[in-house]
Amino acid sequence: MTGSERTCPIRGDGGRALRAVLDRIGTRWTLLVVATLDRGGLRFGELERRLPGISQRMLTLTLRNLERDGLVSRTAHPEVPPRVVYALTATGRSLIGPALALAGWAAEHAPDLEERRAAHEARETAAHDE
Amino acid sequence: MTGSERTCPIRGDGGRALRAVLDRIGTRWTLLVVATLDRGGLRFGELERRLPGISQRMLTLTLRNLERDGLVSRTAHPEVPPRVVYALTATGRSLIGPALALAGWAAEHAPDLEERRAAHEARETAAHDE
DNA sequence: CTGGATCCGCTCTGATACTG
DNA sequence: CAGTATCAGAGCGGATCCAG
Repeated sequence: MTGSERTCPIRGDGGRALRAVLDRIGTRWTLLVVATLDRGGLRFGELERRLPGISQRMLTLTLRNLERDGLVSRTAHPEVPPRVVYALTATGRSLIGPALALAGWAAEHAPDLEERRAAHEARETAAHDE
Repeated sequence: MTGSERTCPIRGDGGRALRAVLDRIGTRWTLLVVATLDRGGLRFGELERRLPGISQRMLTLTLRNLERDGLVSRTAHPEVPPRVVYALTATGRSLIGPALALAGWAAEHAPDLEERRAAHEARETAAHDE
């Protein structure tokens, strides 16, 4: 739109913008949380149940980071017992597209990667044993 | 292709495939290296010069991982001094598409994220000072 | 020129226990 | 129910020196 799109978005600014994003979505749970919230807002406990293996600590930290970056909104209802609902913001939803592209690639090539990696390690082990 | 794409690729298998990929491209230099190799094979020194700030160690490790996963090919010419050329494989090139999608999102929203984060931190600091 | 080896610090992550 | 606090472990990433 600005007419200056000829630089690669990946290397554009030396990768700083991309780095900033990867530092967030690169963490173990971020994308899973975002994907889980895709269908609508959820409570803390709901999220915890839908993310097998996550600890309260990591769920809290992940949500805090997402909230800080404006990808997730937090709504606390002043009741007892407390009820807090997390939901994606417009920005948060906009991340799902690119994330899906990456996830698609992952689903398609993950078996390949593991295969190659296994083969590679086997080769190295053999070379070592010999 | 297979007709069984109704599960979300992100949460599909609990995120294992996606995790496997993020564990690789989530590292600081992987995507930068891939992007730098996009226009053709390069020598080790070339890559080092085109990736300001990377250390020899991390360049070596990154290339080794990419090679192990079959995303990058390594061609050593038995000369003196040594000459080693790294290039993207077909699989490696196929990663550029999704990566570009993510980078595009990053370029578009990174300023937003930093802004929000700054605002958030300012708010917290103020609350602390008071 | 291309890398291997080592030391070191930082952050991510998880388990556990405690609070409003 | 929804977090916070603390402790400990593991891995990434960087700087530096050395070798083929």
